[in-house]
Amino acid sequence: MKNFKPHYKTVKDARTVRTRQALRSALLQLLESRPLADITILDICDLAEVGYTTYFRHHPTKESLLDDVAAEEIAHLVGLTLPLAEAANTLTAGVALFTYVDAHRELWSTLLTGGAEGAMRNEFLRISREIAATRGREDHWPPADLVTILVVSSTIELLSWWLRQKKPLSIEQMADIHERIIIHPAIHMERIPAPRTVRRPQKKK
Amino acid sequence: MKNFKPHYKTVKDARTVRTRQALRSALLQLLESRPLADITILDICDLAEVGYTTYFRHHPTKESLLDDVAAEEIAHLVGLTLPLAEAANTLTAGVALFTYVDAHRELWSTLLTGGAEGAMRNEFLRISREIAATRGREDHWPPADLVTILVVSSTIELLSWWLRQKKPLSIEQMADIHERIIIHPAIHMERIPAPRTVRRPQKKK
Amino acid sequence: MKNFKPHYKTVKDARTVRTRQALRSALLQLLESRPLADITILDICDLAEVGYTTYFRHHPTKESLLDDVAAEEIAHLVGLTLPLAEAANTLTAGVALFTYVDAHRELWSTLLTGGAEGAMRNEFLRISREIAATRGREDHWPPADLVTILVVSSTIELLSWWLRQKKPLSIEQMADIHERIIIHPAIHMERIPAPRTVRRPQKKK
Amino acid sequence: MKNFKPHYKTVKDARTVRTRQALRSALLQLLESRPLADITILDICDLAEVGYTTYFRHHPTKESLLDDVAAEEIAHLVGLTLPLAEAANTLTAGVALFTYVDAHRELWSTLLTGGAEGAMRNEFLRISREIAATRGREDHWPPADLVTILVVSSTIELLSWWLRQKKPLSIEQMADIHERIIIHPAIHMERIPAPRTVRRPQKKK
DNA sequence: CTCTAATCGAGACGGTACGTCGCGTCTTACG
DNA sequence: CGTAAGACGCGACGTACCGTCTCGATTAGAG
Repeated sequence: MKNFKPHYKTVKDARTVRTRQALRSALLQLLESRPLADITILDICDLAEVGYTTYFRHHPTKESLLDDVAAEEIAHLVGLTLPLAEAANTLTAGVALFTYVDAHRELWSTLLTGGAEGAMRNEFLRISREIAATRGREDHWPPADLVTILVVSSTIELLSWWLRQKKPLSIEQMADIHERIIIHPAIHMERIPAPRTVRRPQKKK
Repeated sequence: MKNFKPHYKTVKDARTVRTRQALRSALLQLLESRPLADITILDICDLAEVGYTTYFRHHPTKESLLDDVAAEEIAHLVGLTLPLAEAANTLTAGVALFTYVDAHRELWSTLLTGGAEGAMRNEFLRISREIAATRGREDHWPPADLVTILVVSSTIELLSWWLRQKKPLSIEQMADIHERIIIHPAIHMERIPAPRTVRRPQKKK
Repeated sequence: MKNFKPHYKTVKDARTVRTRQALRSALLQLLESRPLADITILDICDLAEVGYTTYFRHHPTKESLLDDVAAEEIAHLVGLTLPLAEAANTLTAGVALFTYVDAHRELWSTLLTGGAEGAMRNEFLRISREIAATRGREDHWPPADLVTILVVSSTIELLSWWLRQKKPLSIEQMADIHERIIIHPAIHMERIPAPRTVRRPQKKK
Repeated sequence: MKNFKPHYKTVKDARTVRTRQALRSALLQLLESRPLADITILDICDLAEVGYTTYFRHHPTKESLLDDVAAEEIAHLVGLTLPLAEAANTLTAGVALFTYVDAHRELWSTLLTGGAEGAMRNEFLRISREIAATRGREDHWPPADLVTILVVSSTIELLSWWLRQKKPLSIEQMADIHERIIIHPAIHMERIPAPRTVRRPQKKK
């Protein structure tokens, strides 16, 4: 697509709102049946009862719509779990996370195992970095952005695995694993002094 | 593609070998400039100086060739690092891993940050599971396959991050991080008793 | 377009008149730069500073506006030249015709060489037939409608050719050619008896 | 269409020949039922049993195919009538012309009244000019190219009219009209000295 | 060393999906 | 409370790439 214009001066036009919502719903519904790559823009339009041309008036690509969906769903999730994480107890936040995902198991199965993982991860990372950026900015070891990436990626993998299970573990079990294998090591690494050999710059290149 | 015949009676025919190698090299070279999605089968053929038709005599899809490449490179890597991991000292194995990747920084940058990560991760997981399956198969906590997934995914993310850095950390630093934040928690989780509330089956569904 | 309402109760509303005139002018101006097929209704509206929706309140299609323009211009031309033709001297009428077109060379170049020839010819023929229908209606040989078509078409071709020339002939030369090669043969044919073999009906079909 | 390549090194490939012929036939057949503007490239492909994409491997536009058809049919016609016109007797050539058209009445009705007149006229003019260019090149009066245009246009109009009639005149009648009203005046004009006022260059512009 | 079978190159083709353009309708925000 | 901006549906267009297919030309490797 060339010169895509974000479109629509007024995002308040009822028709615009309706169309965008219809597209999001349609994509989500289709993702339940097959991966993104096997979904046609036309499929989405047909299901959403939106004209094919109109699709492009809102999104330049298929991925763009997926990002839209991802952003919306992640915003919901973050809105619920972040306050708890801020509060104090990471374990409580973990429980909240798994509880929320469990309550929308269908949706998140779709999002994390339906070929949309990439978009979800990127959106998660984007938001996580935004949040992390507001925190204290001292020198971390290991580097803060690395820790963010590892925590987020691992958490997504963990969720993904959970949702794939036929007989999934309980929320408490998951929160426990999450805490022990992901959160705890990450947090404590930050307090452990770097090995003696560190900060020596990379030799080659 | 229907009825794809993997390829050729004799895999030893000199022409066959030459063609396959040319395709692999061409793909790798192209991956240095742009992601897989932006590479055409025709691009590969042109660069490899292989007929378009011939491509399909070797690979049913673009992904198939990528898997081929991935498998080959991963086999190299595993061949080098696995023996060490078997031996005893995980830290030594880690150093070997990062040393190897560092020695082929170009190649692995391409493979892990050039839009081919998905294929690489899948191939890594496939091989890891094969290896894990040969080990003792008692009841692990957390589940062994989950641990495998988390370790492999995190390691790939870690490598990925390392390769993206303009001023990368030293091999020792990376091996240290890898050991502390990925390997150690995973191994020790296996020895920590599950929380008291566990094994209560998931309520819904 | 369904149920197109020609336009507006009052054709006298000042706004209506202004809009229609603006559209005509805009189309004429655009025709100077490119053929009709390459002109968009939106182009016309933008130039005329008329709302896109409004266009359709006046004209159902692009051609409709062109017909409007054509009819208006042809009416001017016919109003000037017809009286002379009625009078007696066809040569005088011819001079009048070429004089008029020469005086509006820009306009008629646009109309006859700008991809609008079809519409112009049709409108010309329509009017010519109306006029011819008021004349005596004896049996002509060759058939009167055929003569009308040939005279009108040839005249338009002649004008078209004239307007395309970089160094056009003089008005008198054109009138002379017109008279000799188009008007005179047509008129005199009407008085020449049909060949002996005529009126034998067509064999096949 | 951008950078359209005339395609196909070898115009001898059996498939190429078959496809091109199928397209021509399909267009002709469709033109019998509706004007060119109402025919879709897809319509043509469906009827010709040719892939939509393949169409564009042969023709950049719908008009291109029409030109192809026109050129072929006109070549047939010219091949038959030209020798006679060369010989001597223009009337004989006229009879040949009308005889040929009458023998392929369906086809020529389609070509001349099916919205394809423009293309036919252009192709006719192109060929006529080529032929005229081989003739003696003295100064004609009126200009030779003008005479060519008028003769060709009028002839096409005459044919067009003939083909539209429910009870068409006989071939001899048509040849007679053609001779008297088109050919004879054109030929004799060429021998008549220009009016005294001529050759005075156009005043304005 | 030859002959025979397999591989290769060229490229026409059908097909699916993509984006784009322009038309004509219809809703709705805004004055 | 009407009207003009503009969102929309639609049909067609032209493109890109895929995967299939035929047809020769070439080349390897087995006898």
